[in-house]
Amino acid sequence: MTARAFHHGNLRAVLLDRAEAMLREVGTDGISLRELARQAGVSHGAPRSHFIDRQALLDTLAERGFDRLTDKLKSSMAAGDPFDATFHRVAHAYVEFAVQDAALMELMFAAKMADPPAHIQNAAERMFQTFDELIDLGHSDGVLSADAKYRLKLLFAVTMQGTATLTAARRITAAQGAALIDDATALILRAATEPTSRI
Amino acid sequence: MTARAFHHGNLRAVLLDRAEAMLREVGTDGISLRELARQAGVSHGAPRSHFIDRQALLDTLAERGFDRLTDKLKSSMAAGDPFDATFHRVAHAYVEFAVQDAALMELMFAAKMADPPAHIQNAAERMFQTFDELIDLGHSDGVLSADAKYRLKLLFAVTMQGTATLTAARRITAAQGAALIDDATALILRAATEPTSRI
DNA sequence: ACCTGAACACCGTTCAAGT
DNA sequence: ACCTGAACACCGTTCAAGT
Repeated sequence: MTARAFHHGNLRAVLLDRAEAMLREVGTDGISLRELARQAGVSHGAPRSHFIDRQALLDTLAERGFDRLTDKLKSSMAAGDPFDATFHRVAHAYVEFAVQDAALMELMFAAKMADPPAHIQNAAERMFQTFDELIDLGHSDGVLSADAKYRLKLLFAVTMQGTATLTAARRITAAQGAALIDDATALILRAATEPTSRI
Repeated sequence: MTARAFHHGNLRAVLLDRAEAMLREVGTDGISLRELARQAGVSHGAPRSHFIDRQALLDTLAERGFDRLTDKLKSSMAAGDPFDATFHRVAHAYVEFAVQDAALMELMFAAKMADPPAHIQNAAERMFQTFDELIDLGHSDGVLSADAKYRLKLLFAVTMQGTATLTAARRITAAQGAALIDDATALILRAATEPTSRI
């Protein structure tokens, strides 16, 4: 199989894999379509056959990021541990992902000028649905209203997202972030499970 | 005063103001030194006299962002309202800033590859110190330990940061973000003020 | 001290042409 | 259907030269 044949039909996948690596190594600004083409051994115009422009490639990276995070969160929920243990583990998994792939996380939660493409929105939606599944693990008995579950989910989401951002921006260390997640999850769980729930 | 004389001595300020506007209009990627020079009526090499490179200008924008946010938060704390009202108001002010200047906020909390410059770190530190002042408004009587205050501050910080990110990324609406801030601040305040504090 | 303008290397994007 | 390669416009950065 020659190098030419290797890229017959899977250049798209090669470009995405190399782009993910490049994202980790030099950040979003360092991603160049021409450099990507060079590394894949094709001409600089070749990527155009798979991505209409640079932003389309970045959008696809974001979509894949959401899918990978979804998988990671679902794995963290698989075990049959007590609810609060699962709750903690999912939160730590989320922050771990966000810190390890900080540049990717920025793409996933970028404040775009225009509306985000539907395929990213859908991937993000699937990720957020894992939070619903998580909450149902501990509250599927009808104690919490749908509204309460939704608010609980948002509290959970913003805590992890904020911790991830402050850790990636080096405002706090990973250890402080982990301790913070423990504090926050304990607080949220207490609010959700105590007799006179305020949530 | 001719256009030539106008830029004598304040090109730096003009560039920064135009860059801030450009940031809001077209985002970070849309900021071009050459376009900035064009708008300021100087040659494309002129910005070099004030910013060593493009990143240095973006760093300065981030620093100014922290300073402006610090001012806004301090203004929100000025009034002599009950503590919980002040707490809420500061939180809403933070998220309001973050949503209005979402692109700037990304610059301020960017996950850089290298270590952030000291002048940004210092500006960020001053901003976070307003949280200490805020907490001392309600807990300067020695009830909370220094460690508890620190953890309270982090809980507060990540809640706002996460809400800001999810709102800017259009995962939730501004109204949902505001309701979320109310939920979270109530939860945090309760944890900080109840007799058997868990914080 | 600050600004000009040519020069250089590198981009993203387009598109007719090849296979 | 996918890739090539020339062409175009636009960058960031450098630097000798001006004032």
